[in-house]
Amino acid sequence: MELSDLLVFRTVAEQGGVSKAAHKLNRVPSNVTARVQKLEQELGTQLFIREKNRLKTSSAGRQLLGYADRILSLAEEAKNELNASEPSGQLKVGSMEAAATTHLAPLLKDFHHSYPGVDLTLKTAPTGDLINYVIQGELDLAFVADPPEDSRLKRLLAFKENLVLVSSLDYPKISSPDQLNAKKTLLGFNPTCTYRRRLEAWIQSSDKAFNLVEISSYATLLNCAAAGMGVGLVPESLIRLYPFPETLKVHRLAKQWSQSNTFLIWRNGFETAAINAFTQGIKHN
Amino acid sequence: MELSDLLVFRTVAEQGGVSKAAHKLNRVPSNVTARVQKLEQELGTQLFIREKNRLKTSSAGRQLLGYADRILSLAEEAKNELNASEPSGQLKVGSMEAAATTHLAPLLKDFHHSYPGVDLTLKTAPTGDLINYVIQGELDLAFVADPPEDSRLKRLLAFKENLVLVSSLDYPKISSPDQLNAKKTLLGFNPTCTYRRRLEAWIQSSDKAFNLVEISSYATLLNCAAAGMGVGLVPESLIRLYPFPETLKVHRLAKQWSQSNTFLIWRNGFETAAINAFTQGIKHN
DNA sequence: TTTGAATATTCAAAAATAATGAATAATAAT
DNA sequence: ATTATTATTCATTATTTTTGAATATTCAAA
Repeated sequence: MELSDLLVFRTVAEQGGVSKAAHKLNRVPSNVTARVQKLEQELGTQLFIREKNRLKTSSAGRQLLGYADRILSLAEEAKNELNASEPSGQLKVGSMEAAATTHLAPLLKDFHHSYPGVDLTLKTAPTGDLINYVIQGELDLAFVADPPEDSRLKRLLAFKENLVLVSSLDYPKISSPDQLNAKKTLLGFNPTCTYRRRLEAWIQSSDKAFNLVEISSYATLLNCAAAGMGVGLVPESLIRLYPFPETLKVHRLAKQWSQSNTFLIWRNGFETAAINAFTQGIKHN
Repeated sequence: MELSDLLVFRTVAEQGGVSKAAHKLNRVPSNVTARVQKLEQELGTQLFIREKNRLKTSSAGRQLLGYADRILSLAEEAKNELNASEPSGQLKVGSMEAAATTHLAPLLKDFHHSYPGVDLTLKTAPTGDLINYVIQGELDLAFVADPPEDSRLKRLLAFKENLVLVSSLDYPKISSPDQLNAKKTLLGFNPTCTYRRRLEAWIQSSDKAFNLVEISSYATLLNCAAAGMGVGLVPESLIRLYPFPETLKVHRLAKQWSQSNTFLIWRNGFETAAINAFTQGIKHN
């Protein structure tokens, strides 16, 4: 089994036929047939179902196809990386909603300016999901809040956040959970959002009963807080970007609850030039 | 760049020399040299630092080494997985609607429990379509009713069904087609559904004229039968799962019409570990 | 210092492998 | 019915890989 065998196999599977594949590869069809047969013999499996003079990739073929894709793209990556260690290709960045709105724009702008050849994409999701995406390789990098240690990941402190409670102006001063009003309504994000969990942990430190209204964007969350619907926990930096900060009352908490670190994480051992360039950019910030 | 090139390269890097690598690979040293040089030329980099007639892997060499490891182990994994005894990868199962609702849930549950590494998918379709899907390799396995013999397929008896006529409670007793009421309305599934064909064959055994209302789900079909819209032919096992069996009148037919066998079919000669595991599971049921 | 073993490399020849093109048979499209 | 397209087989040619002998350098031991 050689890389060229896999390439021929994949082309046949993708193009759906020997002649189309041969044309694409600038080979003669009989050659393609021979390569596929050699592979099938070597692996001891039928990679294609031959019916009515046509080929359809079999179940085993589909299985191999996944590997062929991965192997060939790794080989391609190796070549690129060796020739020029210039960042190139795709770079998939993930971020929590809050970090994306407050800190990301200038970072992404600078990176794009330095490496216009890199195709940047940004996906926002709650911290828990982001960690999984990075581990599974769906994202190259992610900005997440207070991630647990994980040997599969590398990390770099990106920014420190100060979390504060927000409420409507007429809400009494809050410094501990039992100063919440009778309804005890909390405004929170996704269940796997670190800030929401922090908020829940805070209230549970003295009292177990509360209502939580789940809200899907920070803009809405702040609007709801200002309207007196309840109390939310957000990074202070976010409030500075809110169009109507004068409608919000801000309550500070003890360090234990307010301090949060946003880390940049990536998969250990899978660094590409683009990933390295990006992490370097954060480091010198 | 081929897999064998990477293997030679990696062996040299690991063993720390051409002759040791050659010995390990059962090749002659000049061959190893040639392969490494070919790789270096192709990549345009020095993979080794040559000093005092010795080789030391260079920085670029170390970089490639990481890729070589990953690529080669992926290739190894692919080979193992393809003729592995352990089920893995995707398993696409097809089933008639009726069998899916009545019998499939526990089978799929057990299989997933035994082989959580297999990515199971289920597609429901009428028997005729399922057979084509299996032949063309779009499905690995399918549960179909009374399939015709086909040398391209293997089969295993999965379960025996007793087909019964269903009607509303006020319908007269039926034991032959001429006891149907004046409208002679039949309720049937898809045109390629075996049970519907059986129903059509039954009525045509004594009388050719009838109306057929085509219905797209068994739940609806039973509801329509209970509402007096017409007569349907369904597996008895299905009625047991119907929420309102007391609203239905059941009419038994002669064996010739009532007996139906559901087979598990798969493509002959294209068995994978996952397919074998699934068929074994059915056999011991 | 000399000798001998181990090292990597070069080169021409042999062996193995891959690619081609013509022929064939089956199927699909016109 | 005819034409085009498809996958395959097979003999031939082209290319690549492997070999083995020859060479040169280094290291260690005599």
